[in-house]
Amino acid sequence: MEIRLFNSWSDQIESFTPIQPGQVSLYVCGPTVYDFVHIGNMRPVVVFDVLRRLFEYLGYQVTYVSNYTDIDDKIIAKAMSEHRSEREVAEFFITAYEDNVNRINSKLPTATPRVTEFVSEIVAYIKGLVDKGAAYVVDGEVFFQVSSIPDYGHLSHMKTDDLIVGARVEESGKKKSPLDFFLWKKTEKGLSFDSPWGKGRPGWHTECAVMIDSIFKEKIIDIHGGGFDLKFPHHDNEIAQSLAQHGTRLANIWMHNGFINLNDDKMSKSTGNILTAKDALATIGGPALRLMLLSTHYRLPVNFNQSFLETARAEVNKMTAAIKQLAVTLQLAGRDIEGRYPLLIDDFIKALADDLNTSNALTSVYDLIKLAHRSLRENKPDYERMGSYFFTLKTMFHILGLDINYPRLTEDDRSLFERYQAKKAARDYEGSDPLRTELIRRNIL
RNA sequence: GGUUCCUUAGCCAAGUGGUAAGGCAAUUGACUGCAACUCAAUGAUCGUCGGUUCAAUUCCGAUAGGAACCUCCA
Repeated sequence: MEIRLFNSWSDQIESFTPIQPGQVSLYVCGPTVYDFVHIGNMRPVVVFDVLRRLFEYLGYQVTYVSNYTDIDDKIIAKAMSEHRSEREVAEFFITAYEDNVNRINSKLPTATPRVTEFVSEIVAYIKGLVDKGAAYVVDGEVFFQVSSIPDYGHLSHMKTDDLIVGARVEESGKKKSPLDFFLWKKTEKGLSFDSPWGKGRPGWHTECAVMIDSIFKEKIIDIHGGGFDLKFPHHDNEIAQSLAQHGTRLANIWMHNGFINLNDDKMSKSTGNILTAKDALATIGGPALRLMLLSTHYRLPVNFNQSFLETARAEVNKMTAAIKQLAVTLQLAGRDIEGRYPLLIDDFIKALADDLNTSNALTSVYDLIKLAHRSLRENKPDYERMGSYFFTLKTMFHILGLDINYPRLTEDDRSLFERYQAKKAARDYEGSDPLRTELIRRNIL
């Protein structure tokens, strides 16, 4: 199966070829853990999880790394204002974040390294950049010299001359150029680490480059992902460091997810137009929230509003009802629902393999649900076919990460259902209605 | 100023150089003891104006409106 992915590096859809056959190395920039994340942070969590599940379904072994930035100015500020250690602050918000990841039914990455665990590797990496003449030390701080990279800004189509003209950054007197960025920052308060340049902490742009360098064997990985906003400067800066260090662009494929807007506006803390992931999960629920994120192509912005939310809920109900009815019908007919049946999943996989076209993949889901309902209404049901619909649907939900369950009937459930049907057939509605209520309570009907 | 992106029925949304998938909502019908679920049917000259073409929603140009990045914001 050919997998095609849009590569921000080339601005084209490319056929994916792994560096190591049968394996995929994937890195996605993770959160800075100084506060509760908002729903926007859930988009990469869902998008790259689906990508990983697709690869795994197709038999690839996926190494998926996503970092936690557990030391930076905001964390230090938070720690000081709350009289806690930076470590406690980070720990608290990592736990909260992973709870969100679980509730939206994404798998945790195969590794979630923290910056504070990689300080010695970061120091060694920075030393290497200084030795190679790509970085310079000024007064206990180390800066990356952007001008040492001829093609700097390739990913974001930024030209250094334009950047300098439009730079809104106030020039730091220490930097040779306003575009140069911190690799090592001197800190006077809060948690700091020893280095050859004095006490300080790593710069944000350098941590991702170092983790990829340390964790993966190759000097270039298959896929690097993150939000659109990270393209510049963050990803271009990662690339610049890797070019200086190893002469590689860090990742073959660069993927960027679009943003989530709220009621047609960008989410922003200052205007209060914000929805935290934990609140969204509590009120909307994991499956509906995940479905909202999957109903639009990952590169386009998605706008959250009330009617969209209600649509997602209705669709989740529809999916739930379909798989439940299939499961119950099959079990009452004595079929094994945990077994394997033929899959009718080609169109679905093809859609996902086409740059993760989840909209079209969902269309395959709806098509199958329609077929399933038709088969449920037949007078002489073909249970083999029904089992195939069930198994396919279950597999699709698994790949999309939609946590939609179906009942496993106990003997008691079965007998209850049979009594209900018997009374109903005998038109004893007074007798059957309480049984129906109980079946509904048990989530069987 | 520089760089990207978006505009398809009330809402969400796919797609292609040859006259527009799917879902939600709505209306009608079917099924039904009632309800839920379900099934069937019904809706769009694809922002506007030009150009290329036998043919454009799809390519090119312009224009209107909207958005993002250039600020350690996914």
